[in-house]
Amino acid sequence: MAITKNSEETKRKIISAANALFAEKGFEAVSLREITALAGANVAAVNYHFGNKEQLIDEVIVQHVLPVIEERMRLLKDSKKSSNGKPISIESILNAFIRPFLTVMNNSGQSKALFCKLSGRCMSDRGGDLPARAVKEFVAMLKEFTHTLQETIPQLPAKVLLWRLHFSFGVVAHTLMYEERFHEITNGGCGTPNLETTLQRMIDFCQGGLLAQDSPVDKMKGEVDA
Amino acid sequence: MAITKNSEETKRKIISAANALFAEKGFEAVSLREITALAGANVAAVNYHFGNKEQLIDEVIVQHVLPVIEERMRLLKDSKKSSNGKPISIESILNAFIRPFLTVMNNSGQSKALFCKLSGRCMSDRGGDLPARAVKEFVAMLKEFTHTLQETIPQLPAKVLLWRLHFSFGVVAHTLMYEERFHEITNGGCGTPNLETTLQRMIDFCQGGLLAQDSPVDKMKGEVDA
DNA sequence: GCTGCTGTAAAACATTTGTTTTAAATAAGT
DNA sequence: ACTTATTTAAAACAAATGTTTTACAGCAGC
Repeated sequence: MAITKNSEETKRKIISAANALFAEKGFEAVSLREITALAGANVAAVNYHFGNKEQLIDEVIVQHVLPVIEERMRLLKDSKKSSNGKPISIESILNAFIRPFLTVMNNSGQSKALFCKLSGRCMSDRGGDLPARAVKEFVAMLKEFTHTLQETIPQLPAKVLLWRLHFSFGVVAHTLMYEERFHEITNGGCGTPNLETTLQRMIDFCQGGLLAQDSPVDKMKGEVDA
Repeated sequence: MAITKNSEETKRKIISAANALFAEKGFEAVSLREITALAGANVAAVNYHFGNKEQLIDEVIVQHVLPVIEERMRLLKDSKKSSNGKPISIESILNAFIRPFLTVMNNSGQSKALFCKLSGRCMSDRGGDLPARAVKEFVAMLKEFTHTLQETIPQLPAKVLLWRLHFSFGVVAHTLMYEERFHEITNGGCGTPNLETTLQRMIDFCQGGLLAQDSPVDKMKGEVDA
C-alpha cells in the first residue's frame, strides 16, 4: 500500500526546488545540477522522474498555472450563481480574474515573492508558450471570461473587448513580475502596499480601462481590422 | 582620415545581428557564435570590440532604449509648449508615452515585429534591469511623466498615480511582446489591426485606467501604505 | 624597410550544459 | 530466501558555451 521508497517524495523535492530557482532566475538560466543540489537529489533523478529538463519545466508550469485557472473559473461561476441570470459587474469579473493569484499563492506554501515571479515567468519566458496540457484550459478560461464580459459590456465591439482583456493581462503580469524593480526605480515612492491593496488598484485600473470610451480610428490611416 | 579597416563596420554588423537574434530568442539564449556567424565575423570580434557578451547586451539595450526615451521627452515637451502653461490632456501624455515606440521603430530599419519583441525583452529579460548608462535617463523620464500627470489629475494620490503609470507600462510591454501569441490564442479573433489602431486602443485603455475611481481599501485588512 | 598599431582569423582553453550509462541499493512479490 | 522491479548514486559522454591566446594581415609614420 505504501508508496515505493521515496519516489513521490523525490519528485516533490525536485519540483519544489525547481519552483524556487525558476522563479528567481528563469527557466533556461537554471541548470539541472542547481536544482538537484537544492533538492538533495542526484542529477540523474530529473531525467529518471521527468524525462528531461523540458518536461520538468512543463510540469512546474502546469502545476503552477492550473490551480489559478481553476480558481478563476470557480469564482466566476460563483458570481454568476449569485446574480440570478443578470449580467455580473465588471468588478466581480475582474476580481475573479485577478484574485486567484492571491488565493492560490496563500495556499501554495511558497514565498509570496517567488510565487509572483513564477507567475510572471509562466507568462513571459519561453515566449509565453504554455505546455500543451495547459493550453486547453487556458483557452477555455479566456473564452468564458470574454463571453461573460461581453454580456456586461454589450456595447463594446468584441474585438476591442478582446484587446482590453489582453491589456488587463499585461497589467497583472507586469505587476506580478516587477514589483521589486518598480520599488527600486521609484526609489520607494510607490510605497509598500499589501497585496490586497495592489489587487484593488489593478481592478480599479482595469475596470476604468474596460469601460473607457472606444476611440474611432481614422480609417484613412488604414484600419486592417474588420 | 578614414577609419582603419572595417572596425566600425564590423561593430555595426555585430550589433545588427545581435539585435535580431536577441529579439527572437532572448539575450541569454543566443550564443556569441550565432551572432558572429550571422554578422559574418569571427567569434573573437565580440570580445575585441565590446569586451564580453554582457557589454554587448548592454550596448544593444542602450541603443534600443535611449531613442525611445528621448522621443518621449521630446513629444512631452512639445505638448507642453503648445498648451500655454495649462495642464495637458491625459491623451497627449499617453501619446507621448507610447507613440515613440512606433516612431523609433519606423526609423530603425528593423522589422517591426523584431523591434517590438526587442522592446519587450528590454523590459522583461534580465529582470527588467537596464544598463547603468540608461537608468538615469529612464528615471528622469519617469519623473517627468509622473509630474506632468500629477498636474493633469491632481485629485489622484501620488502613489496611486505611480502605480497606474506602472500598470500602463505593463499594458505596453505585454502588448509589444505577445502580439503573435495573442493572435494564436484567440484563434485570430483579435483581428489584425495596424499599429496605429493598437496604439489608440492602448491609449484609450490606459486613459480609462488612469481616470478610474480610486477605491478606498479596507483599512482593517492592513494597508501598510502611508 | 623597418617598426608599431589596429583589426581579423583560427585554434585552443577551461567550464558548464543536458543526458546516458553503469552499478549499487532498496522495496515488493511469491 | 530468492527474484524482480524500482529507485538512487557515481561516473562518463558529447556538445556547446564564453573567453583567451596566438598568429597573421593591412596600414601608418618615422
